[in-house]
Amino acid sequence: MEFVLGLESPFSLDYTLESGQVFRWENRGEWWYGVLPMGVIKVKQEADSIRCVSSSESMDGAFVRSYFRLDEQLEPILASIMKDSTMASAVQRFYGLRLIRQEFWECLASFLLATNANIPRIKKMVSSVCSTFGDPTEFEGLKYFRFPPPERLAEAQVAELRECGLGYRAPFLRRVAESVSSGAVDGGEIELKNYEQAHSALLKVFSGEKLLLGVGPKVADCVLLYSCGKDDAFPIDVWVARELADSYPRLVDPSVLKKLSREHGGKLTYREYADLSRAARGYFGPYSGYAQQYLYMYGRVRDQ
DNA sequence: TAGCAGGAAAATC
DNA sequence: GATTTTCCTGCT
Repeated sequence: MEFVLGLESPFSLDYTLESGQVFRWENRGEWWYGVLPMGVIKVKQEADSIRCVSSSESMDGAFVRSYFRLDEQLEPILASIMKDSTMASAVQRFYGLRLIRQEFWECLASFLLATNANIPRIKKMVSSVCSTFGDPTEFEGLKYFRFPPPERLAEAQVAELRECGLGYRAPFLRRVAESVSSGAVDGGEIELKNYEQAHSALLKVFSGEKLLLGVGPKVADCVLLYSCGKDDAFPIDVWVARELADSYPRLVDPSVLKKLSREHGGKLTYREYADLSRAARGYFGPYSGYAQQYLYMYGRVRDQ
């Protein structure tokens, strides 16, 4: 079905889809093509609206509005995070960038694969898992593969997953698929908790039991922010860590600051990550996740 | 708690 | 063409 959505609040389709939140969108000409759990959709930004063509009736205006969170007013959110000149520049540079509301399982699995990889590589791994295990679907005469359900990957051979180029991530993905498939990990339950509770629930670090192998604090924060509605989550990857060290040194512990300088390129320990995340969340407030997303994009263009 | 391996592709030199 | 980096986590 085809439809047009009017935009009442700032939105940049390009910045949003290029900001590393999602891995199943592809830019072809003036359209963005996305493979989502319900089917395939293409979207194009126009003057004061976005035009959409989707493969199923269930992907309608209400769905797209909810997916891109277009009912929420962006200005007050941005106003709340612009506490200094760095964030003001980042917001100005990527004005209209929004957080997307993703499906829990696909988000968790995708960011599990994201360790030690760059975005093109992550897209390749996800795409390979989909074409190997996902259900085919057709759109405009072309074949696409949906992201496989957790049950499907729970019964996959680790060797088959490895063939998708996942390397050491293969056994992790299978374990996580089992956990989600069995209901041991439930996105809906996590959504009801506050950030702190949700984060530790996802990590299952209590009693030293690691249910979700391959999911550390950073991946957990990505999942909470992108799929569980925790706008105050603040994932810290290498880019955000550098940007914090460069532009927000007072939020960073001196010893960690030294560690993060370009020469050392050190990695954060679990405790250092927790401390830095808490400091950033305290500073930026309830919409820290938006601050993180703008900072990520800003850090990447500044480095080039 | 610090150090290291893990795997492969992209970015950089 | 070789080296470094890449939206990190688990194990020792």
